[in-house]
Order: sequence, then structure tokens, then C-alpha cells
Amino acid sequence: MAKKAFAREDKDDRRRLILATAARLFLEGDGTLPSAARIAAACDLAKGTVYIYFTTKGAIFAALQADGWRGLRDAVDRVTATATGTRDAMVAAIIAGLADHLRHHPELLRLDALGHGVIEPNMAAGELAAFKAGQMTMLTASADRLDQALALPPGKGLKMLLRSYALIRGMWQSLPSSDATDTGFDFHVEVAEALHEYWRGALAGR
Amino acid sequence: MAKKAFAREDKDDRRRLILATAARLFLEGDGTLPSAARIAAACDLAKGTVYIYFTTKGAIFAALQADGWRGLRDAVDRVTATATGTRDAMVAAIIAGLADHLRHHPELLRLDALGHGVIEPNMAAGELAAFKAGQMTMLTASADRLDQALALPPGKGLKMLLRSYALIRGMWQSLPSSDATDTGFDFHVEVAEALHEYWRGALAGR
Amino acid sequence: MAKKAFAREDKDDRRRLILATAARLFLEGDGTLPSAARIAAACDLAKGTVYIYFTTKGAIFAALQADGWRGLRDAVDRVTATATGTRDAMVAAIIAGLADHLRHHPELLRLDALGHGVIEPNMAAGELAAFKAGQMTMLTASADRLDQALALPPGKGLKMLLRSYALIRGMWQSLPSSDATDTGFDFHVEVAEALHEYWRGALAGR
Amino acid sequence: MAKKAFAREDKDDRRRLILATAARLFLEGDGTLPSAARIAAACDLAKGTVYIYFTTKGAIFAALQADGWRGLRDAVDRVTATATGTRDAMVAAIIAGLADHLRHHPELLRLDALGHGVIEPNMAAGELAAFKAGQMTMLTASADRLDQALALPPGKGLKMLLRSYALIRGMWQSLPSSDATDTGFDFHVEVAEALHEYWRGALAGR
DNA sequence: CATGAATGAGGTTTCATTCAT
DNA sequence: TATGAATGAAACCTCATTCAT
Repeated sequence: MAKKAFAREDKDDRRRLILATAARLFLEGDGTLPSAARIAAACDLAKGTVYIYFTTKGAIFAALQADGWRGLRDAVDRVTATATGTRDAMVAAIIAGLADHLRHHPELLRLDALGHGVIEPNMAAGELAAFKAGQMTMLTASADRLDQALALPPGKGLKMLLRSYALIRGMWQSLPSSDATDTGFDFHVEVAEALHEYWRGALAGR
Repeated sequence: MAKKAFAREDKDDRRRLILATAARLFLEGDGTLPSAARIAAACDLAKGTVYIYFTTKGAIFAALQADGWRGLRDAVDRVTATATGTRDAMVAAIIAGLADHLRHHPELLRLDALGHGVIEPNMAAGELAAFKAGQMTMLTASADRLDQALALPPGKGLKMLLRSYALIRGMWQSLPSSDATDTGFDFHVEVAEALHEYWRGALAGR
Repeated sequence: MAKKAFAREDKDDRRRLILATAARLFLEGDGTLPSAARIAAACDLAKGTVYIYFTTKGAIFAALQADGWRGLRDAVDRVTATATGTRDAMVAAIIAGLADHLRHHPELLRLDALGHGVIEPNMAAGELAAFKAGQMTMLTASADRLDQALALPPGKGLKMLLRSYALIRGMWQSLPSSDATDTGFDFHVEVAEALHEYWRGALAGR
Repeated sequence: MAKKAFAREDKDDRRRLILATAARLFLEGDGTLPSAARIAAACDLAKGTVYIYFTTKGAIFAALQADGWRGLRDAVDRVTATATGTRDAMVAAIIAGLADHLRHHPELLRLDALGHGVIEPNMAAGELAAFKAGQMTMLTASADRLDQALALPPGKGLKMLLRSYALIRGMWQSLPSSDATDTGFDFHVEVAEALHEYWRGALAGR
């Protein structure tokens, strides 16, 4: 039997272990969500234990996605927090940050590409709504800071962020094959380029 | 027993019936693909009969998606074929055409949002590759015409189209709830706005 | 693969095979319902095939119970249909018929003893209501004939049948151990005796 | 942490709390046994604590049933202890006492209706045998007093009690729906009537 | 061509119970 | 005594697809 995690800290560790293991199995796998049983086994835990830490299998992968998108938000925040340099420099820094985060979190886009049809059915209705609301809240605060840093009209930053994320998502899903290695085509370069185009147009503003 | 379809024409009719029924059931449904049995029943056919017309359940929905994206391409072609007016006017016409098509084919985006995780496992590997290749070919021809019409450097049109589609896809999937009616938020207006921003940026050139 | 049962007759045979097998496994077993998988295997059928013939696992055992109670009703009908002899002789014949049926359908009481808690959760809500209603209808017709044969006031026969069945049921469940072989105690003799007592009292009538 | 129960008295209180809570949850519930976790939570205790007071979940509900049947026995004893009045008057009093007890302990019959399939699998084999033996012993002493009071041949009283209980049990389980409110049908009146019939027949003797 | 009976893999979640703290 | 984290067995049913008729 795995050691019991009584301390707060130990419990958090265990939770993180489950998340990391789930991410790893998903990336190693064939594009489908690993079963709860496999995750548990890979963690050296019993199946039931996983359900102490997450109410639902879907909740595991939702948490993983939330972490990923939070990372994107942080990439934006890191630039708007200091807000130094020209507008163009800041934009470049933001885009670079986004691309960089994506490069380091390959599971994010693959999870995302699974789409509504896979994770949602694995979540309770309430959980799902809460999850989506949480995403929005998180984003809004960050978008306000973006408005300030770039001196945008209120609300513009939120739209730009949403659309940037949409572009990222959509580009991944448009990829001829889900793993980009077989074409002379670097996804991260493409994304950065597309984002530059979009931001330029959005800021040229009308 | 349903009447046997011997004539070429009858077979095509039956095929279209299956497609239309599948689309209808999907739109009426809860966001999951209707089962092969339901589609067959709604067509007043036996399960086996459906498999005479489509090799796979996934093939039905892939065909539906192909139809949808073909429509988007046509919206572009309608403008580039005549190629009259200023560049800005043409861009505006293209975007309007895209938005219009989306408005009339609500199943397209909903299918798309199901993501890789739902339709792909329902298709044989070869089928999938062929499908994606077909999409690309279709797009390339259209993109060449776009290059000409807007006097773009070769390849630019393809990128712009791919990224436009990516933006459309991603925005739909970012929607807080898959049906947008509950927010003071019109998806098609948003998409058109985002496309305008993107195209402005992309054409502003580097 | 098992031969396909296309003919009506073959389908009925297969249905009966499943029922008989389920009854046998239940009697051989430890008092719990055999799993759907075991029933299928014992029939040399695939799991899914069982679900073609019964919507639910519970439905199999409900059908078994219905068959059993139908047999009890038939035991009553066999006597009331001819209605010859004195009232006492008819009562004796009815009771003997009931006891005899029970002796030949040991699964009936064991199924019954499982109680509401086991079969009901294995049935859909509508199925359950339909099943209970069917039982009642079946009984009522038979009870009317009993009223006639014994010249009872209307409704008296139904009460007597219901209470006789209740007594049978209850006695089985009161058995010290669910299998009666280990005591010098013959369940069927006891039941017959108790039924005689009850019918005597009921007919002595007030 | 709940206060520790060291004193004998405190322990009994806690045991009773668990029993009462279990009965309440069962009655409020959907007809299935509440889980050990729910019982514990409703008592403001930890799951493990419940297992200090009861070896098994089944033991809780067995104890509840034992309490219930003990009450029925007491209803009989209250009459036989004084043994005054005519035989008919005593029988009427006994039956009234039984019906009255049932009315005040609705959980008894609902538990009983769960049948062998639900509580027994929740008890260890030895526990179960001991439980049943205990029931028998309890009943025997009471039956002897009944023999005396009504001047019955030895053993007759036991049979009559067993069969009365069987009738009660069986009638409850025959109820079209487990809650009798939806028919113009009063369970307790019916039971009393049936018991009268049975006792009349049994005493009419052969 | 049409039918529909047969197949069988596949995975989530619950919950009674134990035992280290 | 009290706690609550860990265990792990257990079984339902769906549904895409095939193939004998």
C-alpha cells in the first residue's frame, strides 16, 4: 500500500503526481485519454485512490488543460507586469512567450484537440460549468492588464487574447497530421507568424 | 424492405439521405455523434445498409465536414473568380462569404468542435490520411487563385486561408458554451471582426 | 458464432435458452444473480446477444419470476376451470397444486427472496411498473374464476390469492437457512399446512 | 474529532445514534441501504469509527431488524403475560398489537423487503447464523407463553407466530408499489384482516 | 442490394473494509 | 478511541461492424 498522505503537503504532492502521470501517459499514447486504471497503476496507486483526488476522470484532464492555459496567461502577464519598451517590443515579447510555453507543454494542444467530445462527457455538468467560468475569470484579469500596458480601449485586450488563443487552437487542429514532425513545417514558427499577423492587424485598428 | 437502389441516381439519393439524416440527428442531439443504428432507423434502413454506402461511421461525418469546408472554399472562389474591385472590397467580400456560409451550416462547426478524439477513432487510418490530403488539395487550388486575385507572393494565400480557418475553428471552440444564445454575443459577428483583423495584419505585410 | 435466429420460432427458443440458463446458474450459485457475462457464456453467446433478447439483466429475472407466478395461477385455474367436487375438495386440490408447483420451481422462491433490493435496481423504471401491472392483471382474472367456483363474494378470491401468495413468500423468507435441507423440516409440507389453516379461516368467514 | 466515548454509557449512546441514523437515512432514501460513509457522516463520525461499533454494515441493519421483530414479540407478550379475557379477545388484542407495532416502525418492513440478497451479503457467515438463531430463541420463549395462554398443543404457538410473521412479510412485499399511499388500500387494515383469517383457521384446528 | 442477428472489447465508478497515524 | 486515506474487486451496457440469409 502506498504511504498514506495525511499532511496537506503530501496530499498536494500526490495530486501533482497523478496529474503529471496522466499527462505523460497521454503524450506517450495514441491520442486517446488513458484509462483511470492505467493512470492509477502508473502511479502505483489503487484505482480507488485516484478518485479520492479527482471526482472524475475528466476532472484530471480538465485540470491539466487549466494548468496549460494558465501558463499562457502567465506568459502574457510576465510582459504586462513590467510593461517596458515600445508597444511593438511588448507584442513581440508576448508572442514569443506564448510560443515558448506551447513548446514546453506539448500536452496542452493535444488535449485541446480532443475537443468537446472527449473530455466533457467525462465530467459532471456542474464541474464543467465551474471549469469554464474559472477559465474566463482568469483570463479577464489578465486582459485588463493588457489593456493598460498597451493602452488599448477597454475590452480590446480580452478579445485579442481570446482570438489569439483561438488561432493557436485552430492551427493545431488544422495540422495535416497531429504530429508535426513529418513535414517541413514547424508548428511553433507558424503560430508565431500567424500571431504576429493577427496582432498587427488588431492593433492597426480601425 | 426499402426499395433497392440499382440506378446510379438512386444510389446517390440514398447516400445523400444518409448524410442529411446524420446531420439532422447530430444537430438535434446532445453533441455526440448519433449511433449508426439511429441513423439507419431514421432513414428507414437497416444498419447493414448504411455500411453499403459508407465504409465507416466516421466516414459519414467526415463527408459532412468535407462538404462544409468545401463550402467555405467556394465562398472564397466566388470572389476570386471574378476578381473585381479594390483589394479591400474583395477581402470584405471574402470574409462576408465565409461568415455567411457558417451561418447556414451550423453543423460544420459543431462537428469540428468534436475534435480529433471523436471522428478519427471512427475512421480507418488510410481513410483519414486520404481525407486530409483531399482537403489540402482542394484548398491549394483555391489558394492559388487567391494569390492571383490579390497579387500575393506565392504561398501567402494558402497560409492566409489555413489561418483563417484555424481562427474560425478555434473561436467556435473557445465559446463558453457551445450554444452562444445565452450571452449577448453573436458568434458570426465576432468571427467576421476577427477575420478582418487578421487579414488586415496579414496584408499589411511585414 | 452462434447460428443466427431469424425465424420467429428460433428466436423464441433462444430466449427460452437464456431464461433456463439464467435459472440454472442462479440455483447452482450462491444466491446472487449471475452476471450477464456468465449467462451469456453458459449459453455460448456473446454478451451483447443477451441484450438483444432482454433489455436489461433485471428483465431476465423478472421474466423468470413472472413465469413462476404464472405457474401458481395456473395451478389455481386448473381447479377452478372444472369446478367439480365439494368446496373442501376444491380447496385441497388448489393447495396441493400450489405446493406441487413450488416443488418443481425451486428458483421461484429463491428469486423472490432476493427481494426488492436486487432485481428492481436492475430494471428500468417503466419496465418495473409494467411488470407489476401485468402481474396484477393476470391474477385478477384468475381470482374472478375462483370467486365463481367457490361461490365467494366478489373480490374475496383476489384477497385470498394475494394472501396465500404472501404466506408462501413470507414463509420461504422466514426459513432459518435459505436451503431447507439441514433441518428436519419440509418446507412444502409446512406451506401446505399453513395454507390449509389460512383458507379454512378465510372461508369460515365472518 | 468527536468526543471519545470511554464510559459504557457513552458507548451505548453512540451505538444507538448510529442505529437511529441508519434507520432514518434508509427511510428517507430510495430503498437501498445507505453507504457506511453516509451513515458516518450523518453521525458526524469518521467511517472507521462506525466499524468500532459494528463489525459490518450488514450488522447495523440486522440489529435494526432484530429490534423490529423484538417489538412484534413484545406485542404478543404483552397479551400473554396477563392472559385475561376470552380466547377471541386475546387473539384480537394480539393482532391489534402487531398491527400497531408495524405502524410505528415503518423501517422494519422496508428493511425486510430488501430480502436476503441485500443484507446477507453484507454480513459474515457466522454473524448471519448467530443472528438467525437469536431470532429463533427469542421467538420460542414467547411462543411457549402463547401456548399456555391459549391452551394450545405444544409447538402450535410457534408455528402460528412464524406463519403470522410470514404473512406480514409476504403481504408487504406483494404490495404493488412499495409505498402504499397511491392506492385506496390501507396496508395495516389488510394485514389485520388477513391475520384474523389465519388465526381463525389455525385455531379452528383440525 | 437489403436485412438485422451476432459479436465482444472496453472502461468508469462505487463502496465495504482495513490500518497507520 | 477516533480518524480518513488507501484498497481493489466487480459488472453493467453500448455500439461499430460483419456476414449469413
